[in-house]
Amino acid sequence: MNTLPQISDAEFEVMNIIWKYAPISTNNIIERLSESKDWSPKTIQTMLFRLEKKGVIMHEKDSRVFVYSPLIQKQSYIAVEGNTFVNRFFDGALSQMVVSYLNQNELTTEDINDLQAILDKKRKS
Amino acid sequence: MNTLPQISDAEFEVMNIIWKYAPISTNNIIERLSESKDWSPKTIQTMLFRLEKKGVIMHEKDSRVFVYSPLIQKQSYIAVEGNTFVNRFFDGALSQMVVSYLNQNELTTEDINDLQAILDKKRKS
DNA sequence: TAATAAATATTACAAATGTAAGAATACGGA
DNA sequence: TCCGTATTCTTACATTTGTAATATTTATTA
Repeated sequence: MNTLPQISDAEFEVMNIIWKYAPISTNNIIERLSESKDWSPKTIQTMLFRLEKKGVIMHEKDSRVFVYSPLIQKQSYIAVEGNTFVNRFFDGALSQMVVSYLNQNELTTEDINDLQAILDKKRKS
Repeated sequence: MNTLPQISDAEFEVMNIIWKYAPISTNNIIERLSESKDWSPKTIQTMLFRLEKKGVIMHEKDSRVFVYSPLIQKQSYIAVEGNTFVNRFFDGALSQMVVSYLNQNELTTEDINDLQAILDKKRKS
């Protein structure tokens, strides 16, 4: 069962920053998001409040500034969400997903080696 | 660019049925969805209307019954959506996704062989 | 300590989504 | 042909999401 709260697309972008740089202040989040997104700081703050209300992040105060950290780890999230995604879109056909991904993306040598390692391991088990 | 219309989660479940069984009548869709979902027929009909309005499905009339077919193929959809998903959740780290998937799922021998074939091919290119 | 400026907290509102109910319509059988 | 019923069409409404603006609080500095 998926007991994780729902995180919307936009919220997820915020989560990605927090996962990557936590503990991180509001302003830092805004700064980093502004590199890729055209969101008003107010908008980003709204998402921070909502994420906290949903219980996926928390804040501490550093003088008057809020410093955020995740309460759920990205790994847990993708383990559940990624899995339901695969099932939803690909009926669990992993190779189909990988093929579709590869059609639009190049694999780095590192990717290839990682995948090979996984395969080798799976073959043995 | 992603020019595909937004399809919500619930709508997607309906699409999966249509992709799988098209051309398929309203009642058939309702019937098949009822196996897995606890949605009122009215709800399902609403989603059919919305999907048609979004231009992703169409219907023909078989006497008084509507028979639906997809206007976009699942492949096109997952090629784009799957890709944004991977980027969103995994920052493009394919192997991370695969690992996370494997942690919760078993690979069939066929999966393994398929993946190996993909890898071999990618290594050459 | 009082003003300023920077942060946070509250409020807003339209669009999309989930979830249908009720109204209208049109086949098919009597 | 007319009626009943199956089907479609219209309308509804609460919640979530995207996107902020405005109000309030609080730390700093003059």
